[in-house]
Amino acid sequence: MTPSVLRISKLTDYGTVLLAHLAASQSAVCSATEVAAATGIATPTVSKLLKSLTRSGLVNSTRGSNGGYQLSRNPAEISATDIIDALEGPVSITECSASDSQCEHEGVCSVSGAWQLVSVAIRGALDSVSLSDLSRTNSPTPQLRFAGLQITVESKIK
Amino acid sequence: MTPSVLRISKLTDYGTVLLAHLAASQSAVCSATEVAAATGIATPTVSKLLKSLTRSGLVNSTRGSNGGYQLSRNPAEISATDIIDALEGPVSITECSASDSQCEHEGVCSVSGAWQLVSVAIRGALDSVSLSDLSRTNSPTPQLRFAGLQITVESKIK
DNA sequence: AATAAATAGGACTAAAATAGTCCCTTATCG
DNA sequence: CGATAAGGGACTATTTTAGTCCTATTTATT
Repeated sequence: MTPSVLRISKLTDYGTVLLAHLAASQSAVCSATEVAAATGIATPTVSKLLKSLTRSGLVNSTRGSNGGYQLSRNPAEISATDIIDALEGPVSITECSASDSQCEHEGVCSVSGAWQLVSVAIRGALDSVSLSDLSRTNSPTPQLRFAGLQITVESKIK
Repeated sequence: MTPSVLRISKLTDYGTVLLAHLAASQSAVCSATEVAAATGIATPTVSKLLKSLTRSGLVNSTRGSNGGYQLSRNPAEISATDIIDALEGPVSITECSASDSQCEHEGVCSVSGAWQLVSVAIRGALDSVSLSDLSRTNSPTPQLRFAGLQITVESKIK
């Protein structure tokens, strides 16, 4: 009964929380320790994540005392895909569909194609959600949290 | 650079290959060893997977000699979601969004809502692909493999 | 009835991915 | 110069995943 398929790693989930915090702090510089305190995530972990978010360009850092982190662009311009790509590498659904992989069952496997198709669809869904959408949904009632949002998935298979 | 987010486990991927094989065998009964030989996946693994596919009702089994496995319904009526649910449990994107979980950061987390939203969108995409779609896409040219299929993901965020 | 061919169930091991911590270096402000 | 912060990476521990194997049960065939 663990979550599956669409599962993002815990770290990516944390990462999103961190980014949401940075988004909420407007463009103020936040140190790793501050973010850790605000989010309740352990400092070394926060530090690790912010470093890697910096490397992937979602966050800018300033070193030295009074240094810290800020978002590199507007929350509306950071998509879920950006975040996931930053923390987990490119989105795909099976080993086979990763560009460099060599599937042992190639001759036999009759399946990978449509997974990629699904992958494309999912990527579309992820592209359409931005960090500001992700942070905006913090309402007390979980079920109605998505009120302002509406996603239609329309699929036509000829 | 490992696949992410949408990643299904190797076993689920194998499972799909097995199901595709059963689909190709029409309604003939296939033994685990036969399926293993046909797909190139190790026999114990095939056996394990078919057992669990049986438990979840996607496959019917007959015991005793000349026994084996068959699909329980038409390939067109088995969706990607069915397969994933069967082999990995219910689809969701974060721990938080699993029904029974207790997120330690509940008070602080401002994020889980939209992940669930994405989750719904993805589930929609998965629902729209059937086992027959998954098996049909076995064409030699990877890029045009999806020719017969067209998925539109349409998302409107107000 | 005996035998052989299958699945059922589950215990167990091994390997790999993930999470998390820590240490040392570098930069910058006061 | 000292304090504060990020940068980089090594390292450990934990958890998940993959894979194997053993024993019991069921059924067809002779």
